[in-house]
Amino acid sequence: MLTTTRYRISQLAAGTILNTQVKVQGWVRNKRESKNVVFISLNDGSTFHNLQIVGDPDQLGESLMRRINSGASLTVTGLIQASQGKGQKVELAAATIEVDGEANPEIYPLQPKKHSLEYLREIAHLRPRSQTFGAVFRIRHAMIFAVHQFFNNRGFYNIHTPIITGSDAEGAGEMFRVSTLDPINPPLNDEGEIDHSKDFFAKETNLTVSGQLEVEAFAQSMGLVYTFGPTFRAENSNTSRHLAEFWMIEPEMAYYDLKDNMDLAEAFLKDLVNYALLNCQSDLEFLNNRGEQEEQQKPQQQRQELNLLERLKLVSEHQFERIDYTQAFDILRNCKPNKKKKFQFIIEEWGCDLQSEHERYLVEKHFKKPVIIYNYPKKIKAFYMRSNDDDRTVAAMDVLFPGIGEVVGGSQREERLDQLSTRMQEMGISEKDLWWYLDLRKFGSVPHSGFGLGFERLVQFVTGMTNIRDVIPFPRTPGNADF
RNA sequence: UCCUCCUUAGCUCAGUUGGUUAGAGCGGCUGACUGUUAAUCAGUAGGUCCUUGGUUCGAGUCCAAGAGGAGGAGCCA
Repeated sequence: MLTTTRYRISQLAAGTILNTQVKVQGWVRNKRESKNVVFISLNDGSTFHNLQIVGDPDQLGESLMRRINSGASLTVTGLIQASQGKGQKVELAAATIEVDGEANPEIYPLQPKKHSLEYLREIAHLRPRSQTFGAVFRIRHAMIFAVHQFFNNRGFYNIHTPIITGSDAEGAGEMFRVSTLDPINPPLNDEGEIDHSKDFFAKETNLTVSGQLEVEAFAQSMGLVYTFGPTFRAENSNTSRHLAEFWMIEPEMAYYDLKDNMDLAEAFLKDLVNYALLNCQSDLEFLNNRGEQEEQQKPQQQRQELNLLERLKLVSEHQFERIDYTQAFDILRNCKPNKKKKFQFIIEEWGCDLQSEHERYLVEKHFKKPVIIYNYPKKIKAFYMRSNDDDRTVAAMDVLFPGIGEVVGGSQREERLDQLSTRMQEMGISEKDLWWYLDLRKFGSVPHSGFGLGFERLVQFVTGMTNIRDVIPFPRTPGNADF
């Protein structure tokens, strides 16, 4: 039996395949019908572009026509040919149409019109069928692929660090408990506390907040490594850039100092943005136009100076500004908004933490491009960061992007056993629990560095989506774990 | 967790000082139409005004509590 070759719409949209019998399968975006001709916009997710199906209503029959509605799934065969109309290169002259799954137009939640992102969030199982989310998730995939390609090309190994862990990487941050104990009648110890020795792992365990400590063991053996996995934070954060479950990329490099670390972070971010510019053109153009329309709804003051494509090119074509904390502090202390007390937090004393408003000022107003701040005061940073010779700063660095703030946070790690041990005591971190981490400093310790990149924040930047909940398939936030 | 704002038709919203029968656009449905592009034109259906309680002769409108959402802050990635 002769079967027609099945194509994905991405293969046909280019217009190089013509006058060929093809089969396509996908979901109806829209149907436009008149007496003698019907047009169906079909999308199969392979590309932003829809394929225009052209049919003769009489030949297809009234009962079939009734079943073809927005959201229905179709298998269509026919001749692919140059389009008679404008707006698309090719169209498919339908010989046969089969309705695989109907979608009752009276109750199908996605209408052929613009929907708000808030509404689409409520129908997260259907939103990937919309133009915006199709574009976002194709780009998300491209970024995942580009991450692995970048590291593979540079000789890095991908390490899967554990998701269930017994250690708290930074001594801070609320964690999700993992337990199989009876929640109503848990076994108790002599002090009346929950007896975790009876639990599944015979100790208290949580979902990971970072794979860094574990991946350091692999950096100290395989040299160049990275993790790319899910991360969980039980913080009660309700913002457009926090999730309770998100994906993080954490490279860790033996024999890298802080400068090597910054060089890698900058090259990495540029590579990812370039990959998107080269490989996601039609999706980016759509999101760019979408973003510009959104901007026009806003009052002049709140509008962004650059559109999405300009912001991406800004990152890919310009060197990131690099300043140390002390320089950043001086700029901020002497800047107009600080002197006129426009900041909510006035910059006065060296050593204070930089707030969002300060970071935004440096990135968006002062330098107008990505900024890396390094050598932060010791007392505002984590225990594992390497002490500098001045004894008041550590070799930490943050990469700040316009619009989303901190996209990368990293440091050179403290490789000297004595210094690390002292820091842990000062900060009340248990040396007993992290015996193995200290072991890495006892046996063949080497200088090493690494950083963490919040993957969703990167996707936010590349797609221009302003809410992080719109760049992950099914967002988990406080009070929300639907789907 | 804190501050501000919002919740009215399937969706996006309007609704005057508290006053009779709560509106529009889009979407749906019906019909018309010479190839359309979120087609166009005509007609039509569609409401627990977020919930509970209160004030009042009378509440979509005022008050209180709660729920849900958005923006900002903190925590961070």
